Amino acid sequence: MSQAVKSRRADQDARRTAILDAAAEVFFEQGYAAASIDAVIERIGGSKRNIYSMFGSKEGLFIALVTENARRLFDPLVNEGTVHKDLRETLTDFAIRLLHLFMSRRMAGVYRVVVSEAARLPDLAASFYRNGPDLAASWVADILAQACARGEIQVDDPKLAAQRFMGILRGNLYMEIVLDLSRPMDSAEIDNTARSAVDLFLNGVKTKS
Amino acid sequence: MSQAVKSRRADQDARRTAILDAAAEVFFEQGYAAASIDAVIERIGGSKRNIYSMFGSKEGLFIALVTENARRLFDPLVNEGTVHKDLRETLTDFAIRLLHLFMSRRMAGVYRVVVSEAARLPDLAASFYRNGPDLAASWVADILAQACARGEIQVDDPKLAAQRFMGILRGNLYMEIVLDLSRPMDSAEIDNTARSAVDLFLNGVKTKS
DNA sequence: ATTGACTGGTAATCTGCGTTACCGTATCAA
DNA sequence: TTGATACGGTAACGCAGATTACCAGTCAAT
Repeated sequence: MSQAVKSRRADQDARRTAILDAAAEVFFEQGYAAASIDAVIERIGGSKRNIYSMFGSKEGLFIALVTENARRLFDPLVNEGTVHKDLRETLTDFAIRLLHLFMSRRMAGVYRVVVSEAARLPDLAASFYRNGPDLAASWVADILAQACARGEIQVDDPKLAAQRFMGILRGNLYMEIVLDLSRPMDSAEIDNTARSAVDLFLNGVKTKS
Repeated sequence: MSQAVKSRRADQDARRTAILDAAAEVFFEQGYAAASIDAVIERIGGSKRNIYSMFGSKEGLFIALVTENARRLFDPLVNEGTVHKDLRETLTDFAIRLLHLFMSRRMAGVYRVVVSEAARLPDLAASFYRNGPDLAASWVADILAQACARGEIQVDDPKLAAQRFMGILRGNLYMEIVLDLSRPMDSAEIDNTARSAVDLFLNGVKTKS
């Protein structure tokens, strides 16, 4: 019996992730309002009934979609952030991973829909920001505060400095990606960009000597 | 007769700007898809017929709306950019004006709808970017290239440096504004932010001495 | 003053889509 | 095996909103 129950639950989970995958394609491609439940169902077969019993409504599906994708995208960034002995190395490492994240199609998709629905779903926007970019900035701010305490750099406000570091990394390129005007960088370009961005930042905050 | 024609044209123009103003409220508030022509008309009275004869379609109205707003927003930024003798002063000046722009409700509104419709209207997204952020970056890049030629700073790629300068200015704050999570900065905060951002950037690119 | 063209308003049309009602079928306990 | 329960599918419902047809008032020129 537990066998049967288990396999049924497994089916449910598989179905759920299939729906979310299909929904990602549709919603991230076309935006919330233009996306239709029918379009989601077309990609995986089955019935709309299914979506409504699992997610309650179009909005419910959307919120689940954004929440899970945001978590999956940002979790590794912060949790797998390794702190090296050398500040430059730590920041470069982070920069590379942040740029990879920003260059991913999935990230651009999530960002686009969160932006466009922010007015209607403020809680979703807030949770995206706090569990994503803001969390990452806090992680960097910690690193910077420690380096500051060691006298390696001089920053008045570590959080602000961290946000500016992330700003250097994004530059205008992230806007180009979000607007779909530019091909994402490949790994080699990301490495170079990360390195020179860290150079600029560390020069900027270095203690005078 | 030319008198009469003129006043009729003036009426047309007044009507047109009234429509665009009302459309700005509706579209920037609710997004393209959720916005309705009816909602636009409700704010100024009159008839939908009006909008269709002037703009052809909902999409035509939207494109006119975005184009005109983008132009109005970015034109002063670049055209009134004054180049002082001192690089720091020039950049600080620019920074203050860019931050004021980014803090404006109107700018956030335009950016939100451009992002959310970028996939469906790629030309609109491209023209927004090229006549806006990219143009501004080019202006800064020029300034930087000149300073570099004078030996005041050391940058390999002035355009990239300019984009990074703009990135420092935005930090994460612009995302907070776009997601409606944060109150825009007031003038005093903008001044301070601009100054410390310019400090960071100029330290970062200063020629070693 | 009259005619003719045009601007603007009301109200219908038509489509697309979120949501739900209803029905067949498969699963599981007894 | 059988009855009950719940799941999935089909097809309809209802609504919202873009677009348009048609009508009335208005202004200019003769």
